[in-house]
Amino acid sequence: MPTTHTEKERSELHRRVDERLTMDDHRYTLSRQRLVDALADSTRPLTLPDITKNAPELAASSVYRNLEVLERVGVVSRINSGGNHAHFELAEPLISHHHHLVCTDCGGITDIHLEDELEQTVVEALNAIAQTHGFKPQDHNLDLHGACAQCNEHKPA
Amino acid sequence: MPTTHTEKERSELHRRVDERLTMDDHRYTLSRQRLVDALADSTRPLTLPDITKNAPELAASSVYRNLEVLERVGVVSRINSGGNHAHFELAEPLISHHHHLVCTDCGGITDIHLEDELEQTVVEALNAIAQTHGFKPQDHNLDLHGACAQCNEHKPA
DNA sequence: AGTGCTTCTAATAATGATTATCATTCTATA
DNA sequence: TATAGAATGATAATCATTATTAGAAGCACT
Repeated sequence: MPTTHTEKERSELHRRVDERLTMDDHRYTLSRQRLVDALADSTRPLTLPDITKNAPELAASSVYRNLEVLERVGVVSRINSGGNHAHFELAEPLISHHHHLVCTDCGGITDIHLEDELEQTVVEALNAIAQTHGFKPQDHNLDLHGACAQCNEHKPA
Repeated sequence: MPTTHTEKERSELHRRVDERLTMDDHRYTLSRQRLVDALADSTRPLTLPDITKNAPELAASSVYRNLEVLERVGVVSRINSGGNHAHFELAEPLISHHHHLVCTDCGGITDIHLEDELEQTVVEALNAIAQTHGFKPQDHNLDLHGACAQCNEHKPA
């Protein structure tokens, strides 16, 4: 269940990634394309083990380095949810703005979307608060922590 | 500028911490009280270096252990904001619900509060979404990422 | 106050995710 | 096709956090 479904969408994604990398004197190599594909093939943020499991031909050290490069050029964003491994997903200019359901038991993350109107209200409220602190807002994230359906089953209260 | 200002509030805090520790067969030792005081004396979440700087008599290994114990009994909560060090603050039953301004430059964190009405709306929306995923909600966090006033000054765009 | 039992402390070692290193390989372009 | 800059991937290094462990306190009971 890929985030970008059609071939056209996928090649458009690659075009945009290429653009951002090239703009910063980086190359969109095959292993970087594979990495982006791995992230795009998933509906949820992936850990490093997730990525190397899905694409075993990628060396862990290179994946880490490439995630860093891709993060710098705004293609990937990192989520620190508290588990052992950080999670990675495509950054928001490339996929739609969303939030997360974070399972405090298994560490899994699921993407969710807020209604546009509420989202807008929250953003405005945050910006207003930021202003009173001389804080220059860039981004926000809203996570709901709890127990996912799977972990609920395995752990009947 | 402590979170709990008066002596009465502070001793009430200690009483509540003691209660939670005792309930789980733990002792509220002097070093744990010092740790709680360090957290309560700050308006913002602290890293381990922050804590040991404010209370040099506390051994780092003990602070880590005690933070873990206090987290387990619901007195402390950990914030993974992506920097090198995790941040720690008193948990929400002990202080009022709030959110964070996270500086992506220096890693500093500032507490902020949303209007009750908006907060309520957000919580309801999140709970509704959680339900459609079979997700059992516990907590949420809403962070605004950006550049704090200090870092803005040092880095004129 | 003494005994036994459990928890706590804190120095030290171990863990493990992430980053850095570096020799080698690729790639674009002159 | 020569060359200069990037990328790769095996390996080593880093460093926050956790585990270990021997000794020190704390508590309940007599």
